[in-house]
Amino acid sequence: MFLREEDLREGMELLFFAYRDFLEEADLVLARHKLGRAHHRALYFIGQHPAITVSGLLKLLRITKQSLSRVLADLVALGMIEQTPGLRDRRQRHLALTAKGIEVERDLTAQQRALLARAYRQAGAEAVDGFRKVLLGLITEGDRRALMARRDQAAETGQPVAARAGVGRAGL
Amino acid sequence: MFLREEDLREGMELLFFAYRDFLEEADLVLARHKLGRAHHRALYFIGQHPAITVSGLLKLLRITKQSLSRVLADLVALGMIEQTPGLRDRRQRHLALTAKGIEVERDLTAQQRALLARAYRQAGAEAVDGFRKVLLGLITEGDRRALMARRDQAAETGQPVAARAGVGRAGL
DNA sequence: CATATATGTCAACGTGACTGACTTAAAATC
DNA sequence: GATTTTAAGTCAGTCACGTTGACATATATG
Repeated sequence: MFLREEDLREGMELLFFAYRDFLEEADLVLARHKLGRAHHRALYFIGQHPAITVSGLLKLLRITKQSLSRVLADLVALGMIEQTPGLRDRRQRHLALTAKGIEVERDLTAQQRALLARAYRQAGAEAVDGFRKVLLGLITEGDRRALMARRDQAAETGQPVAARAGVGRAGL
Repeated sequence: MFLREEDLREGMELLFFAYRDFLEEADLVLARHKLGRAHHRALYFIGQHPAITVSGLLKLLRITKQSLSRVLADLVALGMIEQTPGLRDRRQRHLALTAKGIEVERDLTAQQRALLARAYRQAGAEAVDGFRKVLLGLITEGDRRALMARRDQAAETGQPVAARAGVGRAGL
């Protein structure tokens, strides 16, 4: 396989611009809700991993607990997430979206999902497969497990994770 | 084409994790050089667009001139970039990497290029094509032109842009 | 000559990350 | 049962990097 530096730099720029334009979709909605990107990330992952613990979320986001605690405090104050003590281990706080949290989360990703769906359709199923393969190759071992958790969870019940989480239902 | 919400969310997470892990490669080097991500971006794009003007760079980066000016001041002070007044329009400042700038830029992207090259090889040529197609579909009109400029420039001379810019030469 | 443009600068501010130190409650281990 | 580890939270200070707004200067353009 022929890999000129030029080709690699093109790939880097594709990632840069695509990621930026992808985030921009959500930024507009975030501004409406007076939330920041950090809130979006927290809402998203709590939605995808209902009953996740604080430390679990910390591992996904790879930020410090001091950073996360401010975000969670905001979201609790806004009535978007709920914390329930663990039954087995009462030190843990299990996080979940409230009805309002689910609504805001869907609102935040709606445009992003539409954009990605359009890109997927334009590119075709084979291209999507390549897209996934390359990105997966960029992801480090630790994060790859986070993604696999999604898939395993979906496999367990035969249901999409999102649907089980109460964030999905609509099916695009 | 079958697009479940679950599939779209997987794509979003792939982007999130891949982009984060990809940046992490450069962050380690940035820390060694005591530079931030903003410096990296400036060095990169100046390297790819030699003699770019300040306003040209502003359009690529989509930040304010106040933000950029601090970064450029740092890079000038560190001897990594040079500013030369425009000949045709003497208000303009054309930016270019110095020898030191080229060296640092190569150092910053070396690991990233290696990682992307590995991902490309593992995934195969067809997958790379799909990767490019999907990302291009995520990119907005304005940014798409920035990317096309790369390609057109390369086509003009039959040489990779990077090589003409003095940043490329090595070929992967 | 008047106006628009390219660049730079001063000041203030916001977000979201960081380190470091310390607390509390509960679980786990010796 | 006492000790240690773990999960979570808090207080305080800092930093990188983006923002808005106001203004200054040189040069180009009508």
